[in-house]
Amino acid sequence: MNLQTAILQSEITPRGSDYEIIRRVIEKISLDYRDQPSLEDLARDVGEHPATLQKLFTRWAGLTPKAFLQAVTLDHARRLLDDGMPLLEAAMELGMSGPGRLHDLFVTHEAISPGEYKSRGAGLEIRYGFHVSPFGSALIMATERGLAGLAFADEGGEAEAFADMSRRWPAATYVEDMSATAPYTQRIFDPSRWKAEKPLRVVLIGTDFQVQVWQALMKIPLGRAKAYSDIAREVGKPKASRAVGAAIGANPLSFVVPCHRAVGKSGALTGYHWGLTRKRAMLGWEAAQLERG
DNA sequence: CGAGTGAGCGGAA
DNA sequence: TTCCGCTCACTCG
Repeated sequence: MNLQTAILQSEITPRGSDYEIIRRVIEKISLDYRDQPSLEDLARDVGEHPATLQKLFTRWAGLTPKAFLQAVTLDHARRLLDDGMPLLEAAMELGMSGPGRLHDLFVTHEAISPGEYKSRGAGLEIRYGFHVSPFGSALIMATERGLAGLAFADEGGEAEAFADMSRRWPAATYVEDMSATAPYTQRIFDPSRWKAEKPLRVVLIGTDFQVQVWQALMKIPLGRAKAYSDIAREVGKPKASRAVGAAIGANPLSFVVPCHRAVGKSGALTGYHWGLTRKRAMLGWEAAQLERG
């Protein structure tokens, strides 16, 4: 393949394949982030040309690989936590949430009624579809009242992701309907479409405690993080940090309810239902959204 | 630092 | 009731 073909090919590569390489880069970085690998090192390790990698990062997140490297280290996660700036101020500074808003995706939500919850989704019709996203294949689930589920799958993991999600509401009816779910994808993964005037409608299906925890997550601004123990304190159960972790793990709306912004007290990324690598990718991607303003 | 441990709490079976 | 978890603080080496 000559140079021109190579360039052409990288330009027409759909965004969906970007994440596969990003994933490999992040995995590599997680292994030896201590010695700050150069772009050249990383490119060699994942079998790509440095220029290709450079281009890919720009397209994926709008930032340089160097900035991205910094964004996925432990050090950075720690900084998200403890620069002491009150969250509300931080949010204002980003030109985002005032007190009346839930979070930067401009979500309005309603919790589902106890009856509906206990019936495990009986009578609920859920439309679903898989779509390309910056974090791999995204499974979107929606009821007529709004977005109800968002999950991720690595290549070939679609069936597993669907099983995982449909287990949560076993009695619901599932209808594959990509035309119904596609608009959600566009909206969710494009920050320029996060507009207060047209809030994303979301249904939160969970227990009181879980919904409280998820609401606390939605108050964390883009590009920042909170410790599980801080969230525990915030919902009035200061000793329940582990229960908070469990509730966060049960969040059916990955990314929209930003469970990736919860980290351990030390700044370490302790866990993520859809894979730690994906959590790192999300934090790195968010850091990039901030940097390009 | 790194590994091990027990308290602590909510949810599901 | 029993068991499990996206925790934490504390203990040793």
